[in-house]
Formats: sequence, C-alpha cells, structure tokens
Amino acid sequence: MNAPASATGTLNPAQLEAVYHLDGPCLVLAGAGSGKTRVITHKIAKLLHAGLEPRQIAAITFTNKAAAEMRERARALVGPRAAKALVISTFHSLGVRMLRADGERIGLKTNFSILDSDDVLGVLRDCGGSSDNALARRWQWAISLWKNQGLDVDAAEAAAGNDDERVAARVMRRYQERLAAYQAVDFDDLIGLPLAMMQRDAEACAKWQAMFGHVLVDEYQDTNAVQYALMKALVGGAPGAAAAPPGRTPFTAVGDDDQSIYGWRGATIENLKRLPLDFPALKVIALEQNYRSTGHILRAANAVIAGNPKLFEKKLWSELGEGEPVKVIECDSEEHEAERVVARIQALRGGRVGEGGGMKFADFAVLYRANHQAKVFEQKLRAAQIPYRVSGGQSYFDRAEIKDLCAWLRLIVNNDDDPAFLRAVTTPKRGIGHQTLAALGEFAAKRKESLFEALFAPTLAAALKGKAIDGLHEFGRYANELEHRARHTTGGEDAKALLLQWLQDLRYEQYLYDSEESDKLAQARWSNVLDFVDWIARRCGGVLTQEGGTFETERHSVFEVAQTISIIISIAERGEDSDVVTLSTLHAAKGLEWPHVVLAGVNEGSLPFKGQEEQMSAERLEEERRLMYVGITRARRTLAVSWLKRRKRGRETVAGVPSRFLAEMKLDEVATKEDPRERLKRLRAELAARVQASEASAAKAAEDAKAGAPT
DNA sequence: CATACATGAATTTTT
DNA sequence: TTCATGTATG
Repeated sequence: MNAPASATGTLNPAQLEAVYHLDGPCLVLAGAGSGKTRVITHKIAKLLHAGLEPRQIAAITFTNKAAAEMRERARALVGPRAAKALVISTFHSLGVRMLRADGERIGLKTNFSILDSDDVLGVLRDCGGSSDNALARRWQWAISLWKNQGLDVDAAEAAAGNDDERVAARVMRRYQERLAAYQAVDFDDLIGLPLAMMQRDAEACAKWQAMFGHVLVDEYQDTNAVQYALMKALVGGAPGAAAAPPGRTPFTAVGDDDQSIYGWRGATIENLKRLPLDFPALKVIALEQNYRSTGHILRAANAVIAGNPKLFEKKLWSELGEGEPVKVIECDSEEHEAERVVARIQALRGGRVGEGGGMKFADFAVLYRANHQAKVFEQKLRAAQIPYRVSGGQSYFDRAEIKDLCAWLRLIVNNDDDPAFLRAVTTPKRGIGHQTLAALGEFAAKRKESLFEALFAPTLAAALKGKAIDGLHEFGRYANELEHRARHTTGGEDAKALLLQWLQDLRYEQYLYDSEESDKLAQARWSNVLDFVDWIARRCGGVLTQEGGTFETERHSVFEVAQTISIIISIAERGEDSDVVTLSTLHAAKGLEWPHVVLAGVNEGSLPFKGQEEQMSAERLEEERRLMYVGITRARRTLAVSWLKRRKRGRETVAGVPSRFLAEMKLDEVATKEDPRERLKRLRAELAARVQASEASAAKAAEDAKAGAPT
C-alpha cells in the first residue's frame, strides 16, 4: 500500500471522521487511491490512545502480503512493541489461530493438518474414483464455492441443480469424511469451522467475542458469505439470523464496491448491501479524494465506472492537476503491441516524452486480462534487455522439491496426514511402490486408521510381503526419529544442522540429479532446497546479525516452525526491491500503483472477457467493467491503453475490435496510429537491440526462465 | 508398459 | 502457440 501525497501531515475531513468513529459499526467506502491504509493505521493508533490493548485490536486482510504491509505501516505510527502485539492477520490465519486454540471443541485435534489445493485434488480424485484431473478440479471448484456460501454437505446436495453437481455433492460427502479421518482441513474450512465453532459452542463464542475491542476488515467488498458470518460472529451480531441484533463490538469495514472483482470466487456484494440492514447504527463514510492519479486518468476512471449501477454514490476527485492525456495505442498484432510498449518504456525512461523523464524500470507496469498475454511482452522485454517480473508466476513454494520437503514436515507434525505420508514415503523412491501403498491403504481404511498408524499394526504382516513391510517400518522408524529430533532443536543453527542431516539421510541431492535430465536444472532445484533450509532456520530464531548489531530473537524448534508452515508459506520474501518492470494481470494488480501504466490487449472478448458461446450476463459485464476501472486507477502519472487490430483466437487470427470500455472512457483523442517517424526510430532501436543481445545471452535467459530463476 | 504422435482446448487467484 | 490428455504402436 502506498503513502499518498498527503502522507506528511493531516487527514482530510472524511478520513478524520472515519478515524474518530470509534464506538460503533462503521463502513468506509474507500475509492481507489483515497488513502485507505492510512485510515486503517491511524484508526488503530487512535484506538490505542483510547485505551485498547494492542492485542484487542484485530485487523483482517485477505493476503499475507497485505497483512505484513499493514503491520509495517502501523509500526511507523505506533512503534514496534505495539505493532507486534496487534492482531493483524488474514481471515485464514485468524481461523487457524481459533482452531488451534479451541478446535477440540468441535472434534478437531490441535495438530490438524491444512491441505493445500494439490492435496485436495489428490483426495478428491481418490474419493470420486477418478484419475481425471480436469474432473477433479471441477469438483474442487464446486465444493469450494459451496463452502464459501456456507453450505454443508446436505445443503450442497439440496442445492445441486444438475447431474454434474449431484455427483460433486456425492464426492463432497466422501471428501468430508476423509478430511475428518485425516484430521485435516482445507483452506475454506479455516473460515467455516471457526464459524461453526462459535455457532455451536457458546463458551467459545463468548471467549472470542471478548477477545477483541475493535475489528477492522480490509477489502471488505471481497468477503464471501462465510467470511461475513465469521466477522459478524466476532463482533457479536447473531450469525446467520434474519434480523441480527446490533453488534456489541465496534468494527470498521473498509472497501470499495467499484473494485469488487472476485465475484467468480464467491465474494458477494450482498455483504455490502446487508451491512446497513444488519447494523442499523452503521456509519457510512465515503473517501472520495484521490491522492494518486492526475485529472485525465481519474476522469477516464469515473467515466467507465459510471456505466455500472451504483450501490453507494461516490465520485473521485484529485488536486494533482490534469497531467498527461490518456494515450490510446492501436496495434497490428500482439508483437507490434509489445514492441510499442517497450519503445514507450524506453522513451519515458530517456525523458523524451512529457515530464516523465528519468524514470526507473520499477515505475512501469503492463497490465492485462489473462496470464498468457505476458508471454510476448517477456520476449520483447528480454530482447531489449529490460528486466521484468511477472506476477502470479509459479511461487517458490509450488515447486516440487519444496513440496516434497514440506510433505515430510507435515507428516512429522501430524502423523495422520495421509497425503503428506504418501508424498514423503515415495520421495525419494525407496522401493515402496503403489502396490504396497494400495495394500496399506486398504488395510488402514478397514481399520479406520491413518496410513501411518496402520504401519505398525502387528496384523499388517498378513496383508503384505516381508520386504515391503521392512521398507515401511524403516520409513516409519525414521519419521518418528526425525520428529523426536525436530522437537528438540533450539534456534536456527541447531535447526540447520538437523535439516541438512535429514537431507543427507534422504540422499535428496542425489535424487534430484537422478530424476532431472539436465544437471543444471537439478542444481537449480538443489539450491532452492538449501534456500528453504535457511528459511526455516531463520524462522527458528536465535542470534541474528543485522546492520546495527546482533539481536536475540525468540527461539523455536523445527517442530514448532513446521506446525505453522502451510499458513506462513506464502509470506516468503518475493524480492520486491529490485528495479524491474512489472507484468501483471489486472486481478493481481489490485492495491498496487505505478507512475506509468499500460493496459494491454483492451479488446472486446479479452476485456470484457467472453468465453466462446458464452452468454454474458449483466453482472459479468459489470465485474469486467470494475476490472477495467481497477486497471485505470493503478496509474499515477501516465496511462496508455492499447488494443489489437488483429487478435489470435485459438489457431486462427480474427479481426480485433476495441473494447467498449475504450469508448466509455470518453477520451477526446482519436485512436493514435503510430507516427511513421516514431516507427522508424523504434525499428532501428530494435534492430540494434537484437544484434546486441547475442544468441548466448538469449539462450541463457531462456534457461533461467525455465529454471524459474528471477530475472 | 512406455514412448510417440495426434487432437482439443485455452480467464481472473488467495489461502 | 502451448499444454494436457487420448490413442496407437513398439
């Protein structure tokens, strides 16, 4: 989140009103760039002054990144001690916290596992008796949406409208049984189960309602039905009741209905509509002054969003002056588009256009509707030797080698975590094949035990051959030993020694070289593994050397760190300090800003997106329009919008039509063709770049990209 | 059983 | 164009 221009001093009247409304329910409609995070952090400071303890203030976000940034911003205001104690977390981590503390009240062991979506997919294939990944993914999708709507298995069955959904509901029933047996929960359960706990257990409900003196919810427009219910439960509104009594705990919901772009994953604008009804005392405050963008940009944004029906009246304005007009770029093809965008970046950096001279690469972003659009830009940027980063690229923790190691850690923490067991027992290969595992699985299922428990059953000998049993026992013995050792490490050095010993025991490095065809790839993966070890060791704490001296941080055992692994996993540093151009989807760009933004591929069919033979509903179109609005409002100083005259669809190339949103921006300018002189200059520069970028460096870049190394 | 080739389908994403 | 799944062949 960004320090708005007014960061130095005072809050504007609307912001002040939001900050000072401490005692009742409050909805802050924060337009794009209106200083939303400032309001939240100042309100936190105000609440502390008013006498609340830091631990009584909960600020809930959607991503770990947003939570980390908010804590950082709060720290600047209230100091490190208070900031550390504030409960700033995602819905999901708050859920984990509640379940680890009190999950036993609803029959969940305190060391339950959290399945990631790959695990879930595997379990679903199993439950549905299908090896079809696409089918399992559809089930996963359907089940997740049901859970997000607060439906249990019975309700889902009732809601299923067609045969596919009925099958999905049946799979869901077996899936839920399986989760219970594993003592595992999925991501959706991290919201749903704490809610269920509060609804079913009056004591737990009272405890958690008493926990917080004020609850703040960021990006409120992105909440789904279950998240809203959980929030209501926490602040003391009767969850799910038709006419909820007013809440006892004051809260602040901060959001922008015009930036609601996650309807497709269950977020519902109903939550905004219902807030004033569920909380009649609700104070609604709109933040309309924008501290980010210039007049031309803001006017285009307002013009586009005016095409949507309004929930709350709100119009952005700015004192930053008119700035540069929005530029429309008309392109022959995707390649042409990428080349022109690259030329624009180079021109602005060289200071040739307007007042935008001397910019860094990090001042630029290219935003698009779908991930695949990044590809051409990557090519052209590489050819021009411009460093870049692609949003939503494969995360460090999605990599196979990291997941392998995580599976081991999960198994140590929770022996009943069968997906983790299956992954750990087969990586590296230790002569335990699927025959053996199938037999073990059957045996365990019959006894209603987890695989790990079944491992040591004396009667297992009847079901399996001696050699297989020996292998399994050896594995089990080693896992137990590792668990024991992991519980008794103290601090980072100790942890590192243990983890390296473990990797050696597994012969994991050898395994990588054996399973990867090129040594170079194996090397890259091994270095990921070592990074992972360091990362865990750091989290285990101990003596830390930093600029300004050494610090002693709290020490944790490897076991303790492993317990939190799947939830903290995505906090990992993503190296955001380097000077690179950003390529990002519009969705991933929400909440960010850049001085110079290009919206690429703004064509009918792409934005608004339309699947083949899809009938576009009004709601769908409105969400696409909000997406366009989000894109426009990312820009501080210049905005360019490009569209394609020829567009690829599948194999064939079809005529491209500029997006209706382009007309809706009501730009005075006519679409600009490329100036012939500019074109010549560009082509010349490109030729030079192409000569310069030797084959070798291109090959290296390709190799790096393949190995997943950051550029 | 494993590899080679053909065919078909292609949003958005966090936890 | 690419990726993944399906079919045919050795």
